[in-house]
Amino acid sequence: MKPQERKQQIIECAKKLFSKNGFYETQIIDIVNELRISKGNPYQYFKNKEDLFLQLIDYIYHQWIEFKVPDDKIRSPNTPYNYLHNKISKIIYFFDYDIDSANILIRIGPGINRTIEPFVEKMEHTFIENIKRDLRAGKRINAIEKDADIELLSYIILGVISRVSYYYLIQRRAKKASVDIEKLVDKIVSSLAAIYLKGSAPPAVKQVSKRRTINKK
Amino acid sequence: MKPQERKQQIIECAKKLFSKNGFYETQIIDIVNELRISKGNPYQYFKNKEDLFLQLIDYIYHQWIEFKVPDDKIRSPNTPYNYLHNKISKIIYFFDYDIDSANILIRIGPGINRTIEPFVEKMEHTFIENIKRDLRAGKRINAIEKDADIELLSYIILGVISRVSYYYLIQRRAKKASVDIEKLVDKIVSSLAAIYLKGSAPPAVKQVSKRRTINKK
Amino acid sequence: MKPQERKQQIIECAKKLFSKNGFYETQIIDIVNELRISKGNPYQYFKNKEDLFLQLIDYIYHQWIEFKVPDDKIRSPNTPYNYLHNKISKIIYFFDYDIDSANILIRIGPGINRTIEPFVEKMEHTFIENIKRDLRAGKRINAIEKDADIELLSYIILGVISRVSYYYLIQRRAKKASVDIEKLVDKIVSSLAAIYLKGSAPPAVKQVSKRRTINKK
Amino acid sequence: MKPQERKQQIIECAKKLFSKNGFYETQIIDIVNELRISKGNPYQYFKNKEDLFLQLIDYIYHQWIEFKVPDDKIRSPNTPYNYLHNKISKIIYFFDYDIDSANILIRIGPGINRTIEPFVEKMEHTFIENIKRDLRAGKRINAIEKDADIELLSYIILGVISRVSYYYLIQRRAKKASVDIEKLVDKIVSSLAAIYLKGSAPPAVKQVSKRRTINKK
DNA sequence: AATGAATGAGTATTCATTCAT
DNA sequence: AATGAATGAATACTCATTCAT
Repeated sequence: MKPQERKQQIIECAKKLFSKNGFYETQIIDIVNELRISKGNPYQYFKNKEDLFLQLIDYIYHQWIEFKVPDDKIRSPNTPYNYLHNKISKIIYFFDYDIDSANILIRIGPGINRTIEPFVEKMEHTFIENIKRDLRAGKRINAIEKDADIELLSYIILGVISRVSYYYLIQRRAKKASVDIEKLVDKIVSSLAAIYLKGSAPPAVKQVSKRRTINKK
Repeated sequence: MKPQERKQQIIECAKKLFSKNGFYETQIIDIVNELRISKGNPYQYFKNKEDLFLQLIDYIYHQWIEFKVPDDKIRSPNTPYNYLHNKISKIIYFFDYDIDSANILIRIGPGINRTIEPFVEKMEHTFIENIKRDLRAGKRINAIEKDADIELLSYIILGVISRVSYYYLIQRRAKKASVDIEKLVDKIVSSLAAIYLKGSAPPAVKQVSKRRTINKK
Repeated sequence: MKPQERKQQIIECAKKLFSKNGFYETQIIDIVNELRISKGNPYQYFKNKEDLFLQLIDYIYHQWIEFKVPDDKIRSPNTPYNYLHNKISKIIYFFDYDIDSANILIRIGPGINRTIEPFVEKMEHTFIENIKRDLRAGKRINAIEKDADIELLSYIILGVISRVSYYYLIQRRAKKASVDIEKLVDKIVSSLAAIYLKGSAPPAVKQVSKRRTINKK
Repeated sequence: MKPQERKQQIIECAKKLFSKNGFYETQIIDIVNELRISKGNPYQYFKNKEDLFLQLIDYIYHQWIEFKVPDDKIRSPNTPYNYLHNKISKIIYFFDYDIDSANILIRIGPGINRTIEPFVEKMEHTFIENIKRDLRAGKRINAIEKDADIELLSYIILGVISRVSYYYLIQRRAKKASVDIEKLVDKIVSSLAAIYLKGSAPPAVKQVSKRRTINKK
């Protein structure tokens, strides 16, 4: 087998097992047994177990970059709402398509240890930067309130996506419960739109003061 | 030292070290060294390392139950918005007050292993059930749209809270960046209110373009 | 067993096995099997195998310091020759008494690896410094030529002692050949005395030039 | 590259690396990396790593046989002293010229393991036999005392040469200290001459005090 | 002759846990 | 209750060696 193929084979197997059992509860021997290769083989391609995990993170990142949402799920991005819809779709459909990657990015990666975490954070950072860029663009075309807190918003978006994916795609799927992805995306999008897309979300702050005024009566 | 005190002392120390280094990277010997007790001592109180972690989760839960937000941060819960504000406040102020617990619940607990995860999930479940109960009550008093998806909403709320806490209280704090908690709570609350409190409810998909048209008038 | 006793027991066993089979061909498991202790036991007392070797070197050094030559072998140090005799006796009798230490200092230690060698060299250095001190004292009382090269002499002495000990005490003993230690010491001493003790060694340098003059004829 | 050249290239590289890092700390991969050849290549020429070392010893022996001291350092061997001088010169100049061989013969070879040691000892043995032959010849021409202990003398000579070479050529060179080889040879020769060349022969033990008394007259 | 992917026996080391004191 | 010496299962990792190409 060619080195690149073997390497990818090991990474794929590691993804599956890390996702299933976590980093510390997955032994190198589990991987080599599953692949029917020798104990020393992975060490031809990875310096150690941590390096394997880090290269796995990188692999997932590239899988994500190259991932294409099914054509019929893509909307023409002629409104900010549809643009948002496409973005959320890509994430949810990717996680749905590659549940192990979702598991690793959301559940396994954070909290492993101090050597690995920076690399997981770095990957999250690229997600966040992407979101922020979109939000800034949204401000420029006046789709988002001028005084919106871009940083906070980006973490809110990330939080919603990851937690909802975790529950619907990982936990419920594990219990064999079916999930209607299309509907799920719709609901997430409309919720997020309510927060920050102009016209879809009323100026929350002003309403607050109104109510408070009422209360004071 | 009385048994109960010693036990609590061990749990507190474990909380600190698990939070800092994770479950697998924290050794029993680290705990006993820090406390200047003997290697065998924790085994008087905990069956094993996992049991220590599980009792820690339980301990955190009770800490959380008993936690009181500073009086001046509490609003009179006479509106759904203020009710929500109080709920969010309790979580954010608790996490701010006990950053190690936040770390363990958000980052360390999920993804440890298959023995421990159910217990972490159980704790999350009580959070979720709490949120759902509130949301159902909100529906009854007509503060929330009748057709809102309670389950999804609860996970959205949990996702926003945990991810935002993680970033602002854990990651930014680790870099010594200061955080204005009061403002943070305000922004989270208004964002969440925008999603599901009536009057701030998001438009259905079709409505989007309509409203935008309207707005352009 | 008390920690100090156990530690010494392990060091003694390591001395025996390192001496017999060398550093790399001695496994920790050989040591624990011989002592009928658990595999992890030595790691209570030594950071790792190298640390065990280094502490062994230190142990040998202290054994050497405390070693006493049998009373009847000691001469009254009333002449430089007898002083030298006593010094050589101590080394040869120590090596004879503790053949494993001799083996480790002479054969095993040098050439192990770059981490360990400095420590072996450090020990040799203290030997050399001792010899040099004596040589300088010898110069002061005019027992040694004023222009003798102290440094070179000290290495000559060390070379003679270690190589002769190696052959007679280690190699010949291994072949069950008997060795008359007393005679051996006498011969070594008279050889060394010939080199540098005044009156016992003719001024070699002058003779050289004489001969060279002859050659030029 | 012709097989013989490749084989020699591997031996030369092995010499360099074994000398630098020792037998156990030198990996086959270090050698093949340095030579930019494949991992399996050395196994065309050597049965295994030990065989490579043994053939290296043999190689060094032949290098030594063929080694020629610079003409201007050679003396006409018309006196025992000069004969000795030439012998010592050859060794010291060889070690100076090929420091890695010196390192391997003196420091690395002894103490490696029980398979290799006999071969190193065999090489030493040929040195010793050479020395002994000379000493016996010296006795015949009456240049050496009839009752001199040839065996002991030969080990003394070997000890002096190897220890002094080790210090001056290996240790001091490693610290970039300069060494005057010519002077060094002179001093070694005159020291050894003092021990066993007639007229420089050491006194018997009893004679010491006598002579000293005489000297004091 | 040369390559380099693959092998797997071998080893040091870790660390939760036990238990006699 | 507390101690800490001892245990040994568990595991990552190494590296000489092989062999199909």
